[in-house]
Amino acid sequence: MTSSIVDKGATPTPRRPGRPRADGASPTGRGTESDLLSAAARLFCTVGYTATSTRAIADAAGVRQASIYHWFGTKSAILQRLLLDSVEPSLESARLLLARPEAPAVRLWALARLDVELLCSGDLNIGALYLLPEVADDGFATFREHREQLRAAYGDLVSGTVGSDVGPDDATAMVLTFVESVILRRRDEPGLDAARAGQRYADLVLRLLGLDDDAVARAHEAGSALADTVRRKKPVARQN
Amino acid sequence: MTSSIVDKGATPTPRRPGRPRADGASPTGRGTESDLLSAAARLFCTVGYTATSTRAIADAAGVRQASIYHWFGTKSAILQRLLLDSVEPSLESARLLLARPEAPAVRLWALARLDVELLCSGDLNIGALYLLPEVADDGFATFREHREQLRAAYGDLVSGTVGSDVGPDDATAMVLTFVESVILRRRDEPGLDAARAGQRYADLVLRLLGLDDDAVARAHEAGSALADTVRRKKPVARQN
DNA sequence: ATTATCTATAGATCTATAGATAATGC
DNA sequence: ATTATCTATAGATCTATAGATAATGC
Repeated sequence: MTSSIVDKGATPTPRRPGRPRADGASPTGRGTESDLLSAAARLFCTVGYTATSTRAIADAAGVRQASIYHWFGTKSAILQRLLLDSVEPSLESARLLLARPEAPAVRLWALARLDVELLCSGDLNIGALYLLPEVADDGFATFREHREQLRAAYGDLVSGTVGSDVGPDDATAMVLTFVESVILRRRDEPGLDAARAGQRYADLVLRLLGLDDDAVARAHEAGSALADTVRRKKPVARQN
Repeated sequence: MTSSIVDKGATPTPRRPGRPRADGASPTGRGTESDLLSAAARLFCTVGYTATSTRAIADAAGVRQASIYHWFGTKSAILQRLLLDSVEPSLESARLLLARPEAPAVRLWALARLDVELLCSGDLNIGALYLLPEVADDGFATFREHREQLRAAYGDLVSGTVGSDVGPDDATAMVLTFVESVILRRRDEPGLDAARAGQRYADLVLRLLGLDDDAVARAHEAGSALADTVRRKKPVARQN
């Protein structure tokens, strides 16, 4: 009874058997795996993948270097996990939106907004992971396939939005890279407001596609409501 | 007499004294420093800075690892040089354009076009260097200052282009990151045509700022001519 | 017994330096 | 003599593995 009330906040990690840490407790309070993912995400985003040693990750997570290998087979597996965890929510939004009855422009507005918000949320510029040159390696093919699925979803909505005068492939690539460019924006401007940026970028996506101010305003109106609906249908994202 | 005709092509590197290479000749035909810069540029752009060893650079350049240090004091000095060499042409375009009498929208169109063309030219996605996390290090402060000057130039032209209703800082950041997003675009689409992309992005920069189709078309017309003029005033860029 | 940690280390790098060597220039 | 290369290597990493140890669970 009491516990069901107390449990409301962050789930306190159930204490599992095992030798205690040499110094300190879990920085995240969510166990070693979370500690490692958090530490690695921060380091990979700021100093890069190859420049981040397993020792640096372990130090930031409060464990010894070798303890990493109890949770991950290789250093690369950590980045793989971070990449997949970070596209997943975008892909989930995209799937929900593709099944909706609203006009393509409205759904595209909502998708762009949700994506930009995701890229701007949290205290880390998590999208910076996509910019790492190491992500081109074979080991990250699964991540790249997921991003390709996201591109396809954008493609569907973009095709439904623009007239056939614009090449739809060019338009799709343009929209996708424009949305991703918020990663570059956030690097220069760490305080960027997620909600504001989401709305602004979503408007501009439609403007890039040639919609006039009136059409953009209408999609903005309907898209906002749609984005809220979709957000409510999604499980709460885990914080690394 | 004959030599003045023969000399027209790439300048044959004057042979300087020194022990000959163990194997092969200069891959670029422009001497060891060029060989090293070329090799490093390609490797840094594809596999990244930290992931590229000095040995890998030397191998690709056709010299022994230690020979690098005759030309560059440190590995980081190579990246510094590549970064400065690659912003320089953009900065030069910006300076020339700031001194011109044309309307800001026309000059902004021309600047965007020239920048995008630069980022799309050559067989390397040289802009990928800007995305490297290592570039945030102190050692590259000079490069970042140069980029800040470029940002300021965009800021001047953007302020002259948009009405005061849009925040000029936001608009400038938006335009600059949009132009840079062609780096992301080119990663997914290596065959991107430089001239086409330059015109397309320049048009879209103005559309992002809220100009209507007519205004964009006029700036495109005048901006094309201006870009050509500016290009003719610039020294031919060195190929790394 | 099981689990999660630890200590210790092998083996493979990697950057940069020291100093030898093979050319040309004077 | 000067220059540009070479060979050899010091010293500092870095990733991953082997195996010991300190908890809990049964």
